[in-house]
Amino acid sequence: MADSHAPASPEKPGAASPAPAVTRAAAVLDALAASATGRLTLSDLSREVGIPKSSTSNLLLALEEARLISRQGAEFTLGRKLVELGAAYLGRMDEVQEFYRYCEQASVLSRETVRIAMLDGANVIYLARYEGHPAVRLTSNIGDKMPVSLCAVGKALVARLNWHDIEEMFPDDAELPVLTPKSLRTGAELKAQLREIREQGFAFEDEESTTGVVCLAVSVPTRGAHGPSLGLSVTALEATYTPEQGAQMVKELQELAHSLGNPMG
Amino acid sequence: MADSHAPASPEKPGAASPAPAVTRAAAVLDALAASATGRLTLSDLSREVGIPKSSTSNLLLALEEARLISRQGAEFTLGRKLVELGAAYLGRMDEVQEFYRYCEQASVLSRETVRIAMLDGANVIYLARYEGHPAVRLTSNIGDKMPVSLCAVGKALVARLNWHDIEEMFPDDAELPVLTPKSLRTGAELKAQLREIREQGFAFEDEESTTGVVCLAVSVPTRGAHGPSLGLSVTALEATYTPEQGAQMVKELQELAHSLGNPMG
DNA sequence: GCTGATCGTTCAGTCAACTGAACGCAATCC
DNA sequence: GGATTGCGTTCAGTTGACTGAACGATCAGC
Repeated sequence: MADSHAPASPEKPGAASPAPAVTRAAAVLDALAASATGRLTLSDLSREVGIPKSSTSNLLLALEEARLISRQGAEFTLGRKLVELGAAYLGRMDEVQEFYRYCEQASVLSRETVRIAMLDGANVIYLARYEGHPAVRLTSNIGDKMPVSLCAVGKALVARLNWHDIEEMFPDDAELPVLTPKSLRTGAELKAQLREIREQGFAFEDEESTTGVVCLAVSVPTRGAHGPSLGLSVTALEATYTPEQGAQMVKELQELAHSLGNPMG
Repeated sequence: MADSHAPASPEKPGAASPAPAVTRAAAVLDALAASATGRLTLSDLSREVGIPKSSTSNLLLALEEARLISRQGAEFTLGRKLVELGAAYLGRMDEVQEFYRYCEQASVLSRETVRIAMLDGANVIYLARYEGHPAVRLTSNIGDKMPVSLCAVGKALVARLNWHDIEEMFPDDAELPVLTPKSLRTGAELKAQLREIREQGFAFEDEESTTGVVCLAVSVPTRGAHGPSLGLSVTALEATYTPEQGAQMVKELQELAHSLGNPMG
């Protein structure tokens, strides 16, 4: 390491990729997605990803031809093709379609803000959102990620994992990300809640990500052997939330979850 | 599908890509997105994209490591990373955020189904959708594509192009895709409408994509020199549509378009 | 207007990725 | 049951992609 300031660990040291150009191209896309403005120059990307400029230039040319990125003057941004591909992914998930259909005709959920999310490591990714409650407008969009410890649906999904994996992901003294005064702070706190969630069959969030907002969530039994873990959540305003309401919402969430887990209903 | 899968010429004959592995990887993603079920085996992909199996195998390994695809047994599907990247693209578009904000507080549009779309060759891609009208549920989702001749927003966007380019894209005898009895059939028909749209400043669709549904649309003046062409549309049921309603909707659409085209309003 | 730095592109040499045939394996057909 | 078809993987040879330094272009500073 002659270079003192290694910007990150962009290269894979041990494992050689079977198609390095593809791995590098993916790193370029990640760098663009992670950057603050979403606009980077060739030199920026070359530095960020840690590959020579000339190689980066070739990658960018190929990515641009594939519409995966777009060049505007000297700056590169993510390309619109990514929207199409992401949409193709979501469109293929029957669960998302079924989710919309169910929410529309449910008695309570049809008037609430409901979301379906997927577990991705220590985060959840929101896949779709049904907005039946005009007063509850979420700041998070489809595709956004959220640490599992900060949302009901994250806790519901993690509670389904093997306890051994949970212990590994969240040691007792693990420091968790904090968004509000009520956010959980340590792995021990989280695991105490996970035990509760396992017993009662649903998860809750009491202003842990946003003050004034509460959530309820359940996990969907995995359809088939493969496939990602899905979860469902309802968001409500703390000011108007009542336990009776909550009980009914959980009931409908569980019904939807069961229907999603056992297709061809 | 604009391109019926031609098994013969999947390769770029004349132009050699500066990073063929990336171009090929993109072709693999396209093939997965275009396939009926979204699930293809290595051999399927090898045949579809027209590259040797061993090479395809390496590509798939790299793509899987990057989470751009996912393997389930012997079948490959698009990966969840694509949802993140697509979301990152949309999240960077200030126009989408502003679109939501405006729709929520508009007097008429807040109770309608509104969409924002972008021109992509001879198609439009839907970027976001605001659902203020419970009775109007669209079958098309975010990221879906639609031929420009079949929707109001497509016609609004094409009407903005140079007439020379329009003539090239749509010769008089060009055959247009047809979805309903009212769909436009020829380039001549389309261009007649485009002239009308240029004069009145907004576009319309009279059951050309879906029977019983009408649309109004305007284009957004391009922000800055670069950047994609954006368009806005409102969808209404033909049965309840009135011209007075339409006039008000067009007014608000144009207001939003103006605001999107001139930021920091 | 000149200097300096930074940016993106070009080019030839070298190394590594791609090819294609052969392999093991599983499911299918007769 | 045996044969056959199709799948995905392996491996060595060869072609083609990647590197890195030098080039011209652009912009900021004095």
